[in-house]
Amino acid sequence: MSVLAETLRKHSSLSEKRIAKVAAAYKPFPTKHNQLLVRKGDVAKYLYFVEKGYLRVFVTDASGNQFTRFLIEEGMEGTAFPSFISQKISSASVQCVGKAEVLRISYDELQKLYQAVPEFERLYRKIIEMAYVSSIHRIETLISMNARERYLQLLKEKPKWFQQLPANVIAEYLGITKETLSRLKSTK
Amino acid sequence: MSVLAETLRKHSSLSEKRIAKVAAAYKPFPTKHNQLLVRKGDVAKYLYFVEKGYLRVFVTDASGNQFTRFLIEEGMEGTAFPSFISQKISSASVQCVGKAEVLRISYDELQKLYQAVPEFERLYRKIIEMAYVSSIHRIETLISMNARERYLQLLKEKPKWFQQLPANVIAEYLGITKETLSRLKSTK
DNA sequence: CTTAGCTGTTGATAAATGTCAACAAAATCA
DNA sequence: TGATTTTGTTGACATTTATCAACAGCTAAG
Repeated sequence: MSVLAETLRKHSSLSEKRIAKVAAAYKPFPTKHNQLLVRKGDVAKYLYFVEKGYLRVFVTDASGNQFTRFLIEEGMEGTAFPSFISQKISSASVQCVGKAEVLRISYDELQKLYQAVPEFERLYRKIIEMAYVSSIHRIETLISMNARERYLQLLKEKPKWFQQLPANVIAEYLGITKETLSRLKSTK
Repeated sequence: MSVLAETLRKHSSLSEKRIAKVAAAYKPFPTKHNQLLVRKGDVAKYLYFVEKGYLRVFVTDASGNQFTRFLIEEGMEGTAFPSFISQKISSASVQCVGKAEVLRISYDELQKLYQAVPEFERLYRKIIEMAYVSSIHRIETLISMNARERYLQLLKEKPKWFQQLPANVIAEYLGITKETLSRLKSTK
C-alpha cells in the first residue's frame, strides 16, 4: 500500500474506490540523487507527493546563497507553490535531498481530478489550509525567536530531521549559516 | 457600495445576487481605537473583513515583546487563522490599529454560506491560496534578507503602510526593533 | 492650558550572527 | 579501492542588530 493512499485515507472520508482513483492519478517519477524537480525560471507543472525521503524548496540570492523555504517530508506533498497555482515562472527551485521517491500529478490532471472526484477539491482545500497554518507557524518562529530558540524548537518538533537531513539543509531552513548551527549544537 | 462587495466582484464570477447574499452575511462590527478583536487564549470565532484602516495579528513572547504576524489592510480579510479553522484557542491576538471599520462573519455562518452558495467555497479556497502565497513570500523575505533589505522591499511594495501605520507596528512586522527601523530610515 | 503618556530619534554599548579560512571526516563515484 | 568532492567543525574577526538610556515632539485627557 502506498504512503499516498494511506495519507488520503487518514485525511479524508473518501471511499476506497475514490482513494484508488485519486492515487492512480499520481504517477511514480524516478529521481536521481539531489535531482532538481523544478528549476528557478521554470513553471512548476507538477505537484509532488513524497513517498520516501525529502524534497527541499529553496531560493537563491544574488551571491548564490541558498535559502530553504520549505522541507517536504514523507507523506506530504508540495512544489514551488506560487508558480504552480498561477502557472507562472517560479522564483524557487525544488530538489530531492539525496535519494527520494516521489509521485507527481500535473496541474492539468489535478484540475481533471476535481471534476472527476468533487470531494477531492475539499480535501485539497484542507491540504492548503494545513500548509498555510504551518507557514504561519514558520513566520512566527522567524519573527519572534533567535537562532538558538528556533534551533531548539525544531529539535523538539522535528527530531527526525536532524538524523535524516544534512546540517546545511537544516541551517538554511532555520535561516542561519551552517557554522552557526554547528556552534548551537556544541554549546547545547 | 461596500468595499466587500467590490472585492467579491473582483475576485470571483459570482452573480450580483450571490454577491449580495455573501456580503449580507458579513455584519458591521463597531470598534474602538486599538480595540482587541481576538485575545490570546480565546477561540477566534469570527473572520474579519477590513472596510477601512488596518488590523494587526500579533503574538507576544515571555518578556511581553510583541511581534506582528500579519497586517490586514483595507479590502482584505483575516483573523487568528490557525485558531479560526481549528476552532481551538488562539496563540495570537488581533487588534485594530487605531481606528478601523470592519465587518465580520462567524465560523458557523461561514459554514452555512458554503452550503447556501457553493461557488463561495471555491472563492474561499482562492482566498486561502492567495494568503498562503503571500505567507510564502514573507517567509522567503525573513530567511533570505537582512533588516535593511526587508525594509527597502516593504517600502517598495507597501509605501502606504509607512504613511498610515505607526513605526513600531512596521518594525514589529519587519521583525526588528523600532530603534533599528528608525536608523534604517535615517541612513537611507 | 497643562500634565502625562505615547512615539520616534539618537548615542553608547553589548550580544548575536555572519564571513572567511583552515582542516578533518564522511560520502560518492569512477 | 582510491580519488575527489561534499559536509561538518572550529577559530578569529567583522558586521548586524538588540538593548538600555536619555530626550524631544506630539497627542489626548482632565
